Amino acid sequence: MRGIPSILHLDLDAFFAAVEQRDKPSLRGRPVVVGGVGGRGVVATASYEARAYGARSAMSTAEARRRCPSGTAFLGGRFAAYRRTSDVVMGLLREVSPLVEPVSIDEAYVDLAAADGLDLSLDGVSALARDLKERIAEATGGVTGSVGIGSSKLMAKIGSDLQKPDGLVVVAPGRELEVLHPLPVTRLGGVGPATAERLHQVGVKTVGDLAARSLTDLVALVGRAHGAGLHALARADDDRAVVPDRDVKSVSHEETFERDLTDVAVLNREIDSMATRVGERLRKGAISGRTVTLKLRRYDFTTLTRSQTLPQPTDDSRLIASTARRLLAEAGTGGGLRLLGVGVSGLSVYAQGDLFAEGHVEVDDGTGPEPEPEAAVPEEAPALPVEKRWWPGQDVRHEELGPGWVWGRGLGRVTVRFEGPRTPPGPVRTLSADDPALQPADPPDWRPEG
DNA sequence: TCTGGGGTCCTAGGACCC
DNA sequence: TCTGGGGTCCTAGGACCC
Repeated sequence: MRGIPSILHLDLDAFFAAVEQRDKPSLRGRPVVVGGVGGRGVVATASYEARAYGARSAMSTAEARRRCPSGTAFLGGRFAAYRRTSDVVMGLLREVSPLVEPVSIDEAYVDLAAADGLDLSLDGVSALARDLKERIAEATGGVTGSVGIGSSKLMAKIGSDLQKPDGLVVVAPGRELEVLHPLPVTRLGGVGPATAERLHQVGVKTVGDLAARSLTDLVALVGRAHGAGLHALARADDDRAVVPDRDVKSVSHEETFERDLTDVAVLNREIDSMATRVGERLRKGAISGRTVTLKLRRYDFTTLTRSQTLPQPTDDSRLIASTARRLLAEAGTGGGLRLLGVGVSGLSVYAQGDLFAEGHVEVDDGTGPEPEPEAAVPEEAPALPVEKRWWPGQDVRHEELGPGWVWGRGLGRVTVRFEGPRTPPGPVRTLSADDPALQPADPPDWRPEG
């Protein structure tokens, strides 16, 4: 938690429906529901007009149809249009500060302290937010957003939620607990139905109730990490950084069928088409992964996953498909399947062939000159903790490593992102094993001694 | 014709290694 | 017939988020 209100959270209001209403004037002022329109579809976004009738995100579309009057528009969604509009908004946020973390297509955090020359007084950030909201509406043709500003991600997010839609709330530093404690615990990120039920059973209804519980109690109730997280959030103790460009951890595609499928030949064709899409996305992102996961949802909605880790990372659709087919054969299709999914995880930057790279590379914060390829290799690399060593296939950031020389070894190529904690994303350089910037080296064996 | 799709993080047990 | 203590990797499942 900072002493100044320097983190901003933006949440676009009923985003998909708002884009539809912008593009089709006949929909303005009318209930609009965007989501799956098939028999098994669910609502992604309901416009505020549709919410008045009880339509909600994640509700089955069939239920939303029951609740909403005739004249309600049920739309399948135009994701390219939403993406374009989102890009415009994210661009406006990056004009405010270089440090922007998109959370999803319609949500982002901005670290105002990373920008030069902003007035971070209460009045200053309020004016900044009003101006930002105006520019968003103007640039998007009328899409509105709710803004929260506070001393942490937690308070910014809470703030953006307080006055939806088209809201603006600045939580003054020092008044966090006044705002937080009366709220229901379910307003905290990480408190879903299961956690809420457990908390309610021990009499915890508000964030204030939560704050009265000991760390030991909470850990016993919901587990170590979750318990510690809730204990901190209830005290407005939140130091989470605004992180641009989070690395992708998995790529998957899944599909719910209009009718349950049992025919293995048909299911294998579905696997092939999903594996094709997953492979395409991996190759497009220049990444590959070692673990193939098949997800199945049976006729009775029981869901299970089966996975296999390959000896080498792959982005090959056929290998992904054949692995997933084998997992399906082992799991069986008894009773029929309503959903299949294919995913790849354990991702690394594109590993191609047997290229073997072992060496070290200089990492700087992107503010100085490009490193000299022929720069002399220091005799001794500074000792770094084991977990700070990188190897080809990892994304290396200055903020994770600190400046200086670091060791790496392994397969594939090395991506070095010249980026500092307080500097905008710098250029990304991908070094192959024979790049002069990557000198041969003899890293110490970091396997723990027995 | 209840219950999407794309993700993230955590937990827990067993295998395996030194 | 005593039998440790960490680590990491793999697999499976669950909770949660938008």
